[in-house]
Amino acid sequence: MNATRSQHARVTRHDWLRAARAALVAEGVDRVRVAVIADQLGVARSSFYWHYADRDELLTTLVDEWELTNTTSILDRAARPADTITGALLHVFECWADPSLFDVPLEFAIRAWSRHDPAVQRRLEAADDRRIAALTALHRRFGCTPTEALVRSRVQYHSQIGLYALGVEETHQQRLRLLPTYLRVFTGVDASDEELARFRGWLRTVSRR
Amino acid sequence: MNATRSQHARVTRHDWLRAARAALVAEGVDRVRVAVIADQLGVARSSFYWHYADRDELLTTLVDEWELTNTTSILDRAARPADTITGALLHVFECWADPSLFDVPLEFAIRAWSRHDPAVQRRLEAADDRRIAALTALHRRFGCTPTEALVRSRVQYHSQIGLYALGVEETHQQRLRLLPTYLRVFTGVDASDEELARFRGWLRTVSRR
DNA sequence: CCACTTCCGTACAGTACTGTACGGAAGGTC
DNA sequence: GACCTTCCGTACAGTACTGTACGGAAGTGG
Repeated sequence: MNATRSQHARVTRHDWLRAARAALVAEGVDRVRVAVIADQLGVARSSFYWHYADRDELLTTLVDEWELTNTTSILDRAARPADTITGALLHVFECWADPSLFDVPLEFAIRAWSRHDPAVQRRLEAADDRRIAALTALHRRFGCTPTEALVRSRVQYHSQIGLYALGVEETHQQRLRLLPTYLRVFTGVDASDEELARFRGWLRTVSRR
Repeated sequence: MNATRSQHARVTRHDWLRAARAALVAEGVDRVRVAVIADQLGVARSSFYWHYADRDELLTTLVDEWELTNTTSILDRAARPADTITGALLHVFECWADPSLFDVPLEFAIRAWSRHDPAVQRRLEAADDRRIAALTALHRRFGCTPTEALVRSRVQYHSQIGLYALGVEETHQQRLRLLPTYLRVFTGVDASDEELARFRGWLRTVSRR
């Protein structure tokens, strides 16, 4: 009857959340509507109000989910030990290359939402601050001055967010070609061939998944 | 009676557009509603349909307006002659410092909208391409290789868009402090004191407006 | 001052939602 | 197999819009 759930299973709280998340990503908060999702799930609207108090609780849960996933992987990768600044940055680059580490569509759905919702905005700002702080600490470990560490981590993070904001679509191939140049612009020094080779190797394991 | 128009003047097509623009920036496309704007303007909804065929025509006009303004100033500044790469970049920086050259809130309202509207998305992509191309040409004039020119102009443009996307709020004072570092990261070379002094002077004329 | 265009108000018809009340089915438990 | 919890359907009441029909007011030119 319906592709989004098995024939006889009833709809769970998580089913509603998943569908809401898809709607958020595809069409924005304003079009996350319980009436619409109910149709998609093939049940009556009223069933929703058994799982959630109201539409607001559903939306809050969506932000909770995002907060728990996207920021963690960046903080984790930024803290990993490395021999060189370029090697350290390549660890962080894993987030931008692996969708399972950083969910770009969700990130931007939340970001768009935050522009018109003060509560979401506060939570997003907190996440941005933590991410930038982690990157600044990374640069500091390799001897940058405080100012230079701040500017470099900002340029790196902002240009990544900007790249996504523009919705630039690139293959792994294209990215790899520009990677050494990006690293030089971001850090001021060249990455070693060995580091680049290691990253290319890791990237192949991602593509295969 | 109402703050948005004088006592006895009737509402013009442009009044509707201005109010719609304000709503777009403040709350997103989905909340640009003719019923709401009619209330704000203090007239009945039906008056709207004399000026515009329907809500869609209003929205299209909004994009037309944006397209005409924001991109032009970047192309103009990027094409200006300069003695050094840093000087050339400082010309472009005028756009980011002067709200009358580049309307950030409108830019991001359109950008958020484009995520769920293919027609808007196409027009936005075209604008991004023209802007990046102008910056790449700028770098090429100062002897960058094609790849390096592309990466540098991307990093610059994306990090600027990302900065706005994050909604970072800074005073001119703070920006000026970080400016030399930003220029070095973006170009790889240091700006001269004379160039920086000239930019600071220009910035003062903006603040005074 | 009268006709003519321009704009607005009232009223109607329709769509797309939210949240609540309540009865009842489906599935597990003893 | 009676019972109890969990989930769903139908029905109702209300809100917030869109677009249309049509009469009429308010400015405009002769």
